[in-house]
Amino acid sequence: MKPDVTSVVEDPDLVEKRRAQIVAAATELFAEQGFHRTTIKDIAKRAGFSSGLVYLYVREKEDVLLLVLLRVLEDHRTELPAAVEGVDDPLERLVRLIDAFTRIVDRHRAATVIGYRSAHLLTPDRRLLVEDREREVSDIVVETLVACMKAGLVRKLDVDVVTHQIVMIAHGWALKSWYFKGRTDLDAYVAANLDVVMVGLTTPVGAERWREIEAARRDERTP
Amino acid sequence: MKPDVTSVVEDPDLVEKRRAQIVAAATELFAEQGFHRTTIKDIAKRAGFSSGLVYLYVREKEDVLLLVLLRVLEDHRTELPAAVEGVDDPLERLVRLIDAFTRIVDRHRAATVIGYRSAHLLTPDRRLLVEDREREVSDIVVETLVACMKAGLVRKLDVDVVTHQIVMIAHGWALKSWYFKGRTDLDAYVAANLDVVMVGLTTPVGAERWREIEAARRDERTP
Amino acid sequence: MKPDVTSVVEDPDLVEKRRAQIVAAATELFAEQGFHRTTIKDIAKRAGFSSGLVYLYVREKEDVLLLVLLRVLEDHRTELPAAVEGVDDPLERLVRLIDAFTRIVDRHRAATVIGYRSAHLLTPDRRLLVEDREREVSDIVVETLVACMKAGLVRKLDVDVVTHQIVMIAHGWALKSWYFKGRTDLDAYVAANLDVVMVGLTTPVGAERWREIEAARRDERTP
Amino acid sequence: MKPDVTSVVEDPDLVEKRRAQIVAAATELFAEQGFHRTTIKDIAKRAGFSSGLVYLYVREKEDVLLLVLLRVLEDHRTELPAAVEGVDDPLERLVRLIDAFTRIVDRHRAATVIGYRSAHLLTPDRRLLVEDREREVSDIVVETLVACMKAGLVRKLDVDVVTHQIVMIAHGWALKSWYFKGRTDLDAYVAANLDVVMVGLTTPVGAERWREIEAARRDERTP
DNA sequence: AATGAATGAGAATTCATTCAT
DNA sequence: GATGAATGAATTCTCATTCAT
Repeated sequence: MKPDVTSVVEDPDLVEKRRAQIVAAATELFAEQGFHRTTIKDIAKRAGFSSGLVYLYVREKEDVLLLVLLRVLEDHRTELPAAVEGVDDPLERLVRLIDAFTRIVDRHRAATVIGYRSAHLLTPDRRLLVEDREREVSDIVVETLVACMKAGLVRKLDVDVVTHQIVMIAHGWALKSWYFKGRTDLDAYVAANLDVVMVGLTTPVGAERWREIEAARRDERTP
Repeated sequence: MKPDVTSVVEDPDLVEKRRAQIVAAATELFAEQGFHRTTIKDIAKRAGFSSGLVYLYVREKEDVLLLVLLRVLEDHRTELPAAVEGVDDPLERLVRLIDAFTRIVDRHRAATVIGYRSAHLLTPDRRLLVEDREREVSDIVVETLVACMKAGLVRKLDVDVVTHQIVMIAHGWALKSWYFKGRTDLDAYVAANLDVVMVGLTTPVGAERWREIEAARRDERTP
Repeated sequence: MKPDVTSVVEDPDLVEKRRAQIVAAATELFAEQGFHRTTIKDIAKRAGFSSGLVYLYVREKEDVLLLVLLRVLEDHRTELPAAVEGVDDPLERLVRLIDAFTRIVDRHRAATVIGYRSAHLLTPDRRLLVEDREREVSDIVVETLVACMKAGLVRKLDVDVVTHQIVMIAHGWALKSWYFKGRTDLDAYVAANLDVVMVGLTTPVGAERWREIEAARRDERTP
Repeated sequence: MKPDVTSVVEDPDLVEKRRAQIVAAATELFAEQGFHRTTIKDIAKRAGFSSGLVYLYVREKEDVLLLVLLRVLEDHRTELPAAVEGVDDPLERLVRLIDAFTRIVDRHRAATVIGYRSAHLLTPDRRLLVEDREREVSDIVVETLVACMKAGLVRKLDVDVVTHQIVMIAHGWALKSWYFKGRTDLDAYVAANLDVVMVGLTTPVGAERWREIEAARRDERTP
C-alpha cells in the first residue's frame, strides 16, 4: 500500500517529515512552473535544504511528482468519507459528497491541477498506482450513488458516467479557475452544479421533448 | 485574428501546408510523450523533413504548441455552429450542441488533452490568445443556453456555471479516457450525460428533498 | 594579382558590380555586428538581393571578408601614392603621407576596424594575401622614410619600427574612436601626432637626459 | 569594483581558482582561434574539466571573454604603477612607463590581441566596463605626462593624443607581431619607439621645415 | 542569372544525478 | 545525514551552403 518510493534514510519519522517538506515545496513549484521547469534545486531551495538531500528521500525526480499526486489522493480518501461520517440517508450522503468533493479540490487546487498536467509524465507503473488511488476515491462516490439508486432515490443511469460527471464538477473548479475568475465564487459554483445534477438525477423521467430531439439525432447519425 | 506566429517563408500556401504537417506530427507526439519530451527533431522526423525546416515556419518550439492548440479551437469554432446550422428551436440547438461538442472532442482527443496538460507552458501572451479562443467556443453554448432560458425552456441558473459544466462533459470524455476504457462507449457517454443535464435543466423545480439537505449543509457551514 | 576569389558568373562587369555591392553591404554589417554575427542573408538583404546570389560571386562566406579587406588595401595603394604625386622633397612627401594615411583610414574606418577584428579568421592562405597587400602599403612609407634618411633629413632609426609607428598612428584613429569621442577631432589628432613624430624624427640627437635614463633602465634589466 | 560576473559556487577561493583556470585556457584558445570558434567545451577540455563546470563560475560564454579582458587590465593596473614605484623624476617616470607598458603587453600578447579582436562582441554594459578599466590604465600615463609638462620637461601638446600614441606603441607590439617576426626584437622595438617619441616630446620647438609643409597642407585642404 | 526553400552540422546552455567531504 | 561541486547527456536554435525551379 505504501507508495513505492524508497529512501536511503532509515528513520521513518525523518523520512516522513522530509518528504512532507519536499512535497509541500514541489506542489507549489509544479503548480507555478510545471514539472519540467522546476528543478530539484528549486525544490530544495524552497524547502530550505540542499539539492543533494532530496536524493536521500527519493530515487528520481519523478518520484517527487508521484509523492505529490499520492498526497492529495490520500487526503481525498480521508476527507471525503469524513464528510459523510454518520450520515445514513443515501441522498444526503450524495449531496454532501458532491459539496465536500468540490471543496476539497478547492483546498488542493494546486495538486489537482498538477494531476491533470503532469500525471502523464509518470512511467506506466507509477501512473497505474495513481489511477488506482484515483479510482478508490471515485469509488466512494460510486457506492453512494448505487445506494441512492437501490433506494429508488436516483433513477437508473450509467453509474460510471454519472460518477465521472460528479468528479469533473469537482475537478472542474480547479481546472478552469481562469474561466470563473472574479465572476463566480465557490459557493455559487457548488450550488448551481448541485442544482442541475441533483434535479437531473432525482427527477422521475417521462417523455421529455429533448428526448425526442436526441433520438432523432441518433437516427440521423446511424441511419 | 491570425495566430501571431511569423514565418520567414513567404508563400502563404506553402506556409499553410507545412504548418499543417507540423501541427499534425506535433499533436501526435505531444499527446504521446508530452511537450517537453518531444523534440523538434522528433516532430520533423515524423513529418518527414529536417529539423531546420520547422524553424522556417515557426519562431520557437512554443509556437508549435500554440499552433496545435489554436488548430483544435478553430475546428470547434467551425464545427460547433455547423452542428446547429438551420436549427431554430433553442432546446434542439442545445441538445445538438452538447452532443456535437462531445463528438468533436472525441475526434480531437489528442489536442484536447494537450490543452489541459500544456497550455500552462505558454508565455502569458500566447496563453491569453488561447483562452480568448476558448471563450469564443464556450460563448456558442452560452448563447443557446440564454435563448433556452428566455424561451422558458430551461430554468434560471448561473449561465457560466452551466456552460462550464457542459464544457467539462465534453472535455471530460478526452480527459479521463482511461477511466472508461473498455466500459463505456461514446454514445453511452453522451446519452447518460445528456440525460442528467437536460432533465436537470428543463425540469421545473419544486421543493425537492435534496434542496433541504443542501440548505442544511449551507447553514452548517455558515452559522 | 587578382584576388583569388572565383565566381561562376562569366560577365566580368557584372561580377565587379555585384561584388562591389556585396562588399559595401558586408563592410557596414561586419563593422556593426562583427563577422560571425553577420549572416549571408543579412548581407544579401542589405544589398537588395537574395542570399543565393551571393554564392554566384563568392565561394564561401570567408571570401566576402577577404574581398572587404582587399578592397580597403587597394584604396590605400591608390590613394596614398596619389597624395604625394609630383612632390619631390622627401620630407614633404613624408609629412603628406602621414597626413594622408590618417585621413584615408578615417574614410575607411569601418574596414580598418574589420581588419583588426577579423583578419585572423581567414585561412592562412587568405591571411597571407592580406598581409602581403598590407606590406605593400607600408612599403610606400618605408621608401619615403629611407629617402629622408639618405638625404639626411631624418636621423638613422630602425625603419621598420618607425614605419610601424606611423601605421599605428593612422590606424589608431580608427581603432580607438571611443577614446577620442567628442574630445579630439581628426585635424587635432593629425597635428599632434605629426608634431611628436616629425620632431622626433628630424631633430639631430645629442645627449638628452632621457637617454641616460633609458640606458640605466637597460642595465638594470640585463646586469 | 569587482567584475559583475556571478557564480553559483559560494566558496570565494574556489571561485577565484576556477576562474583563473578558465581564463588561462580561454586566453590561449581565443588567441589561437578567436572567440566564436572557441567552444565552451574547448575551454573546459583545455582546463581539464567538464563543460558544465564552466557554467558554475560564469553565466554565459561572453562572461568568459569579459573575465579574460579584465584580467589583463588588472595586471596593467598593478604592474604599470609598480614600474615607477619610488621614481620621482617625471621624465624618468615617463620613460619607464613607456618601457614597462610595452613589456607588459609583450607578456600579455594573447589577451591584448583578444581585446582588439573581440571586445566589440561584448554587450554594451560589459564593453563599458572594459573601456572604463582601459581608461584607468591610460590615465596612469596621462598623469605622468602632465607632470612632465608642468615641470617643463615636455612641451605643450594634446595630452590625449600623445597618451594614445604611447598606448598604440605598446599595443602595436602585440598587434603586428607578424610584421616584425624575425626582424626586430622587443628591445629594439622599445628603443626605437622611445627614441622617436622622447625626442619628439622633449625637444623645444622652432620653425622646423616640416611645419611649413604641414601648414601648407592644411591650407590646401581648407582654402 | 536569380531565387529562396531546404538541409543538417554545430554550439550554448540546462539540469538530473552522483559522490567526496 | 547533509552538502554542494562536478559531470555530461540532451535539446533548442542558427546559419552556411546547396539546388530545384
